[in-house]
Amino acid sequence: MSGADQPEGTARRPSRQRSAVLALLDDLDGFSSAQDLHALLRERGDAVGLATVYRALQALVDDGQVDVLRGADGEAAYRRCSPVHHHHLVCRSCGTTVEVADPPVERWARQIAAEHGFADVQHQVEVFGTCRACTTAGPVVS
Amino acid sequence: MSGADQPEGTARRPSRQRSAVLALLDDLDGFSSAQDLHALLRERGDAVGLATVYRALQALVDDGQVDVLRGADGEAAYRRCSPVHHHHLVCRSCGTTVEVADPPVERWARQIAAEHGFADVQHQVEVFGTCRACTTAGPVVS
DNA sequence: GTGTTCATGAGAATCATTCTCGCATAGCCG
DNA sequence: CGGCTATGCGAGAATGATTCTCATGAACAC
Ligand SMILES: [Mn+2]
Ligand SMILES: [Mn+2]
Ligand SMILES: [Zn+2]
Ligand SMILES: [Zn+2]
Repeated sequence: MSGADQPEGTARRPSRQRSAVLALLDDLDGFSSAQDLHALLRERGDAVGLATVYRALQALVDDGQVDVLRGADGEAAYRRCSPVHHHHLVCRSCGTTVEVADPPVERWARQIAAEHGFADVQHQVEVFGTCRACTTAGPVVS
Repeated sequence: MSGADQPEGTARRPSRQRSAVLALLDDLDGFSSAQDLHALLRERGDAVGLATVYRALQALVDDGQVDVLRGADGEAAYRRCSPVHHHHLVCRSCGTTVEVADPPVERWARQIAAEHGFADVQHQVEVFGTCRACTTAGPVVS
């Protein structure tokens, strides 16, 4: 219901590159930009072309194995995530992310849409804050 | 709590350009990109430089008179909106927007954040769907 | 094996947004 | 009313993430 998935009857051909991107995301905790992932892969040794990193990420997002978030600066950030619908609680300071289930919001979104006659509903919910660790460590000096 | 506001003791000098941008947004219904707004102003006769459109929009967002949304393509979309906290119900097909109040989500976000020890919470909620008019008119042919 | 199809990668192209910098203008003071 | 200065403006250049192009290589079907 989100991505364009893969056209019926076609298979996605496996590749070292796509596996490498997914494996890297498995080792990472927070969200990372495509550019960062590309740089990390290069450091790691198994290099992947930048264009391919983008293609792999798009494929993974379409397959629901990775989800994407748009930062305030418009740069896309990717993160490996569980395939069931959920939302994120993100630390504004260190990027730590918690996946949260959301029955109430789910219900609320459906209801508000129905009240206004909207069909085929999707919603996008992200909660930002400062995690306990960062709060303790003290605010960033500017 | 969102924008960087205006540094204490400084005043924002009024200008024809900023007024024009705001006035245009008043006449529009859905969300519009900076580029679109720039083109519309040009057609309208009272032209404004593109860079200035961006500056004006930033200022208006900081002042809370306009809010901004990032589309899936990363392009920022702006819309005049009421100054009280609210969320949007957006038609995926025609762009029509409804502002919705959200006591339940508000509570839910605060609670979920508290449960995980997050402080200084913000949230970002958008609901997308197909409005009644567009559902009736039939889906877009692709 | 052999021909077909899909994936890759280097670099060019796109394109929204931001920056630069010379100029216009508003607000201020005497 | 003239100067003085901080601020806004605009045209074009610069930036930078993402996408496109196209030639090459790997996977698949038979
Ligand atoms: Mn997730
Ligand atoms: Mn609004
Ligand atoms: Zn943190
Ligand atoms: Zn509609």
